[in-house]
Amino acid sequence: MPELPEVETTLRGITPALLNQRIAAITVRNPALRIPVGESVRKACGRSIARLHRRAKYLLIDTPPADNPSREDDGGLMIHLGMSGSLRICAPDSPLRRHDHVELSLQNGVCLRFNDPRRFGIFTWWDAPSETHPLLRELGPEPLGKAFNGPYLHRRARGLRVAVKNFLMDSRVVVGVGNIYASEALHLAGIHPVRAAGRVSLARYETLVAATREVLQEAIRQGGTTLRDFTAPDSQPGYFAQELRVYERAGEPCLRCGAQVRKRVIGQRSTYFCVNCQR
DNA sequence: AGTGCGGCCTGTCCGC
DNA sequence: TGCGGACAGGCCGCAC
Repeated sequence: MPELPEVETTLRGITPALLNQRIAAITVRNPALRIPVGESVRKACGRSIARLHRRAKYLLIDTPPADNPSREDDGGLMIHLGMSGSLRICAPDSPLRRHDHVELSLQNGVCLRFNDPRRFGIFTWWDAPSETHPLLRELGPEPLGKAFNGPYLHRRARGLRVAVKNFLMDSRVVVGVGNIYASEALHLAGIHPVRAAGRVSLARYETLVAATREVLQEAIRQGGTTLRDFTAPDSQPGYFAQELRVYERAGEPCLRCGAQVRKRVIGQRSTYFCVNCQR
């Protein structure tokens, strides 16, 4: 399901309800996730939530120990929504849903539930600062940060023959760009998704960086993209699907030139593009 | 080292 | 109405 805008929407949705609240209990109803939910998540019990933030598509809930609240990163919960995960804020007595895996009960009575039908998500505890976690250590820059720029992409792409779309979706290169937004950004930038990453000029990488930022920021503004089942923590859908230029629009006219949008599988993922506008 | 692919899961939809 | 197969927004780990 979720790419960066959906994770960001989720973060913004849960933050007001969780910030500075004490965690009273954690209930694991089904530990079967990409990483099995272990007993260690209980370490968060009794601690207060000092900060909620995001790195790539990981949601990080910092719960510093009560005896030393200034050490914000000393332990916290790490959540990844995988393909089908979602978080929702609800009352403790609200009915459980199929595939509710973990539940966080706060002292103020609010409840956070993690639901994930396909179980590709993660809900885990990490003792050390989150950036030292093996899954976060090797990640590339944030797409909305300064380190993601034309010269950087151009340099990283040197000599690579992989399709530029796969390159853009490689989390060691840049994080947060998934299958929807890769197609969208490449269309906006006028770059053919199959073009070898090493054969894209610096100028066009500058354009691609701007396009990626624009697409992601607009999607965040619209509350993410709801194609099938994404909802924010308040159960509201995202509205960016209305703005999609090529994704899932095979056969329909390109909004720029009117040619038919094509669909093609690249790296086992459906890819949408306009052969006329993208070279 | 870069590249491509299988696999993890369930739910939904489509064609027969 | 049932059934098999394809497909779905992520990402790791492995073989070449």
